[in-house]
Amino acid sequence: MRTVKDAKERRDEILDAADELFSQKGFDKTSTNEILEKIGIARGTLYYHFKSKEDIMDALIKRYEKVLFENAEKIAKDKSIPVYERIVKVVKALNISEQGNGQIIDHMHKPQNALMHQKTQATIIKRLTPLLTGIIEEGIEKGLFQTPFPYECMEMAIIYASTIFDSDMIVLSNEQRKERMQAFIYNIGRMLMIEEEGASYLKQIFERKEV
Amino acid sequence: MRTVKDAKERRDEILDAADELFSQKGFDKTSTNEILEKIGIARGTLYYHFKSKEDIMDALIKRYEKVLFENAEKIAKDKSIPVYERIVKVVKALNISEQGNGQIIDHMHKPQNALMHQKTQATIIKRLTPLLTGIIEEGIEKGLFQTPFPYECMEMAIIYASTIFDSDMIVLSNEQRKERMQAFIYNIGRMLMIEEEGASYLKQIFERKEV
DNA sequence: AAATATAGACCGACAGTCAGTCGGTTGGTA
DNA sequence: TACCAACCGACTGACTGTCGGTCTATATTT
Repeated sequence: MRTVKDAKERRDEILDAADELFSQKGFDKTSTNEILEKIGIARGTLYYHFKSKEDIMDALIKRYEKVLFENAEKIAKDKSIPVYERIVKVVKALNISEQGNGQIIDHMHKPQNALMHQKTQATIIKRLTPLLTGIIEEGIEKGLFQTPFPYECMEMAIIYASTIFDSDMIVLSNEQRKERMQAFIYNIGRMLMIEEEGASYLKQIFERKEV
Repeated sequence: MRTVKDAKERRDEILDAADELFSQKGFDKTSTNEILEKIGIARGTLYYHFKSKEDIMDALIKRYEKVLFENAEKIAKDKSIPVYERIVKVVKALNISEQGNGQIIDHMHKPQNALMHQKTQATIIKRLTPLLTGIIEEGIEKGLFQTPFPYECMEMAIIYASTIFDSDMIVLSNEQRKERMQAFIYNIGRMLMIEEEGASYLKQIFERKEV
C-alpha cells in the first residue's frame, strides 16, 4: 500500500490538499492529520516534505504568489496597453478567480485565519506596490498624474483596498462597499491629481465590480 | 494555601499576567499554564473567570480600548482646543505609553501575534475613525479642509498608518520611516486640501515623533 | 543478466504539550 | 448552619513534531 512519488509531485499533492482544507476551515482549525488522511500518506511523509505546518502555509502562499504575479507583471510591463487600462488589468489579474485549473483563490485575501491573512497581505504590498508605481510613473511622464510620491500613494491605496475590500476585518454591506469604492477612487484621484476623464473612467470600471 | 478574591480583582490579576506574557512571547506561544503559574492559581480558576484563552485576549483588548479611548474621546470633544492641535493630541493619546500605571502598550499595535494584531487594528479603525472624522468636519466648517469624504479619508489614513507605522508587517529603517511620514502628511494634505500653514504645522509635529 | 549497493521517499509508533472539563472543596457571609 | 461564589487539580482528548527503521527504484558491480 505504499506509493512512491517524486518529491515535487508529493509536495504539490500536499499543497493541494492543504489549500482546500485551509480555505474551507482555516489554518488553525485544520489539523495535519486531516491533510495526510486526505491524500493517504503517513505523518512522517508530510514532515519529510515540510518542516512544519506553518511551512506548508508559507509554501502555499509562495505558490500563489508565483502564479498570480508572473501574470500581473507581464501586464504591467506591456507598454502597448494604455496606462489606465493597464492599471485596471493588473488589479483584475490579482482579484479574479478564474485561473484555468479550477477553483482558485478568493481566500488568498480572505482566509478565516489571521496569520495567513497577514502574510498574504504582506506579499501583496511588497509585490504589487512597485508594479503599480511603475505604471503611475509612466502616467506622470505623460502628464496624466502629478505627484512627488507615487510609491507611497500606491502603497496607501493597496493597503487600504486590501484591508477594506479584500478582508473580513471590517464587514460592509453592499451599499457601504459601493460608497467606499466611490470615495476611494475620488481620494486616489486627488492624491494623483488625475484629470477628469481618467477619474470617471476608473469610476465606471471599479463600481461595476462585485455587484 | 488558598486565597479567595473578588472576581473583578482576580480577573484583573489574570489580565495583568496575560498582558505581560503576551507582549513578551506573543499569544500563541504563551500557554495558559504560564499564566496561571505566574500568579499561583489553579487551572480551574482561570477557566472559572474566562471561558477560553481567546476570551482572555478579547478582555485584554477591551481593557486597553476603554482606558485609551475614554481619554482620546475627551480630547476629541474639547472644542476649546484648536483643530490641528486636537488632531495631534488625539493621536498622541493612543500612541504614547505613559499611562500612569507603569509599562503599558506599545504592543497594542505591535503584538508578535497575528490574531491579536488583527483584532486590535479592527477596534482602532472602528473607534478612532469617527473621532477624527468629527474633528475634520469641524475643520471643514471652519474652512480649513475641503472634502466630500471626511470619513473615508480618515479611515484610509488610519488603516495606512497603523499598518505601516505601528506594526511589524513592513519593516522600515528609520530613514524610510521618515520618508513615509513625509509622504503620508503630504498625501493626507492633498486629500483634505489642507492649506499651506496647516500642512507645515503637522509636518513639524509628526516628523519629530519616534526619532 | 543477476547480484548488490545506495539514497531518496515513506512509514507509524511515540513523546510531549496544550486547551479545556468536571466533580469536588473551601471560605466568607447571611 | 446553610449557601454559594471562588477555587482546586487530576484528567481527557487532540494536536504537532520526531525518530528509528523500511521499502523501492535506480545505479553499480560482477
